[in-house]
Amino acid sequence: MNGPFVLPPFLTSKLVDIPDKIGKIDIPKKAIYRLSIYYRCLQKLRDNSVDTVSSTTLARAAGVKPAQLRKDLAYFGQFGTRGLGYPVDILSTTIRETLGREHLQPVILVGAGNLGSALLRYQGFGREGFEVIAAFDSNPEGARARGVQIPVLPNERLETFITENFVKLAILCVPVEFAQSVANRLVAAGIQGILNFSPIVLEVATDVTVNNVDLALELEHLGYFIR
Amino acid sequence: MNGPFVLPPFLTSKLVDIPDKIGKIDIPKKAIYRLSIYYRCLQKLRDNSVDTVSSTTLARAAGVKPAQLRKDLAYFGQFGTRGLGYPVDILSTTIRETLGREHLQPVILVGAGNLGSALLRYQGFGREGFEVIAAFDSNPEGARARGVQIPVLPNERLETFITENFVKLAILCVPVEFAQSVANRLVAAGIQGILNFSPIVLEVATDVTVNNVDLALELEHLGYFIR
DNA sequence: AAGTGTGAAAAGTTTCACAGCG
DNA sequence: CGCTGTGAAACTTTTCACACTT
Repeated sequence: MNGPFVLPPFLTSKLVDIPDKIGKIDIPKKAIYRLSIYYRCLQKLRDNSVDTVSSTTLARAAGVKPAQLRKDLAYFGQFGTRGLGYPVDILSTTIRETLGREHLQPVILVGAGNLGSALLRYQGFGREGFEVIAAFDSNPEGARARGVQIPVLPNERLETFITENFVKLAILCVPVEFAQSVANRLVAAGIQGILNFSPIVLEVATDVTVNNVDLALELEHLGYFIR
Repeated sequence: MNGPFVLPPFLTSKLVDIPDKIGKIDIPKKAIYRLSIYYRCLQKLRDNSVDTVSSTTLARAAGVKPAQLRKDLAYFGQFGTRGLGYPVDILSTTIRETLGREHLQPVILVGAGNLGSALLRYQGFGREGFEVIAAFDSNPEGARARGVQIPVLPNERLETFITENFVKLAILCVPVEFAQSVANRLVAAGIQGILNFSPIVLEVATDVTVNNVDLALELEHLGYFIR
């Protein structure tokens, strides 16, 4: 039996309007999260040269129920063949496009301290198709000393770099007391999505998406369930 | 290595039964997440010698609506004074107890590679009252070389250590291909909560809680919202 | 026969609105 | 008066069940 797959809480609206052929449909935000999980499972299937998969099998791999998987996919179109299942390759490509991942997405990381520089060494982002193209720190030398390979620039260069490189995504790892002011600068410079590791609720314009990863909070949450 | 995907039905309910004076009440899981956020805000208020706070003020700090805050707190008892607000100190203590954090909670970390050893250096956990008392790695020397200060033990000692030290929480940072088998060992040894950093849906007994922190997935999710 | 797509029902969560208390 | 506590309403998400297609 598998335990709960706990998704982070959403502090904003729960539905997402996506432009459709005709009008707009409402898609649960959680469905978009699950899309990423499905994508990963599909890639694994493709690696194993499976070319068709049923909702039951894929759902089991992703840790959801078959009906939910079918409903999630149906939000984005009709991909399955009745009696047969879903074509792994087509579905995989479609999800990739839906998630806006056709092209390698440039990302910057701000705050290359302990956690920040570890994230840079962590291979996970690159493996999933993101390229962290630069890091920013008030003390670039210190970050380089922590073994960061990519360019580490001083904070002053933040705005020009974002503009010149059309960066839309940022990973924010600065100490909590600077998080809001740095976030303001990022947004002003054109950043549209922030992966925030600071334990603070960031206030940003509504067209900016903030995803919080609060490590202590996750651990704390577990504390409730152990007895 | 890539066996068939086997995952039992996703039976996890979205509600949590907590033992009450008389019977049991159902509490939204998300409310428990928010409890941690409230707790943090309360600590900040306490640091600033505020002794009473209204739902409006606290809710704003936590990024939720006042009514939701009141409802969340009401799940656990009546703490407020009508016309006045909530007593910061009492509320803070109560939440702390509710989250099972009266005592310092021992935690182990398994897999002291890049990400794992960074998490160990990261001060966030300790600051929030968790103590990572030991790390485990197939190559303890390597982890020590990465500057890990706490004891790094070989994987063989996992079971005995967990039993002898009554450890209930584990942070799992091993490479994805080992995640499930290590999780099995953790659970068999008595671990009840796993903070899982591997991009995999872990299968565990229903009485074990798994909290997933999937960094690439969070970034991918952001990708959907930028245009 | 096998398996998708989907309306409808059920379950879960948030918000409202106001009674009631200090 | 101000603010909590809460039933009821509104809303969101999940699950069911089955028509329908290959």
